[in-house]
Amino acid sequence: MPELPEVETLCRQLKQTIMGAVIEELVILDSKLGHPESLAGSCVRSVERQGKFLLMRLDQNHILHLHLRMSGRLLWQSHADELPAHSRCMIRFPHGRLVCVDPRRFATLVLNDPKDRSALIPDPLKALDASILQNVAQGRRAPVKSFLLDQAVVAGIGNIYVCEMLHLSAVSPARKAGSLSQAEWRKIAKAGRDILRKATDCRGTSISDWRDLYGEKGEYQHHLTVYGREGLPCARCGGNIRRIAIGGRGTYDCAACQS
DNA sequence: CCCTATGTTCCCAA
DNA sequence: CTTGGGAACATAGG
Repeated sequence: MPELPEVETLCRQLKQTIMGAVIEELVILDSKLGHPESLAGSCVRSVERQGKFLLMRLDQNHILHLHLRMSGRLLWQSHADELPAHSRCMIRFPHGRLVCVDPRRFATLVLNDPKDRSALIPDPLKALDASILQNVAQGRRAPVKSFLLDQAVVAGIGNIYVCEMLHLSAVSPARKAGSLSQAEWRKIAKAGRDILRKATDCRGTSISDWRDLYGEKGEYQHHLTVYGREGLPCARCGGNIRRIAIGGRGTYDCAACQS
């Protein structure tokens, strides 16, 4: 269930592994994933991330847009090992193959996806500006947590990191987005930049099933301060971390020091 | 059987 | 037209 740091990790590893390589064959194993065609013989010119989308730029200005959604994973196999259960597509290269594994079947693979607007949205690893957030939040009554999860506002933040960001900036996830002060938006923007950069350096958060391109766990789960830590003491104030529901999603905060 | 899951999209009401 | 809330999508695991 990858968020920005996990997708960025895959992006960096894909650059090392398939940039400049020619696709020999694309095999769709589950047509629900998508149905891109005529990619054989095409060279991977570059790999980029925008929000939670992975973009593989091919010859003739074609771009493959991959979104892993809830349970999608990418795996590199340099030998002809068995395909794992729930493999949804396989892209074969001369030196190995790229497999998309996705038990819940929400992932999407689209050629030249016109619905991917993410390139127009601020990406926190490139720039997360407090004044932009504050302006867009003007008049919004949704909880700030839901606001930050809105991919039309900021691209790439998901449920783990939004909880961590709001805890580090000491803002309650239930606050109305339009009610935050300039100082609070500054703290959130800085927390977002710092946490997402560090989580990327850690190659993501392996709470349950996240693995990188080579099947390795990330390390950021050792740095989480609230997510999944219900009942444990807050490292900042000693308060009790709780789990509540906001927007129907599990939300972790410290009621004592997040206001 | 129940509930939960790191994401998005659709529908409906305000 | 915009906003926000909830259900839906499909599947596995506790």
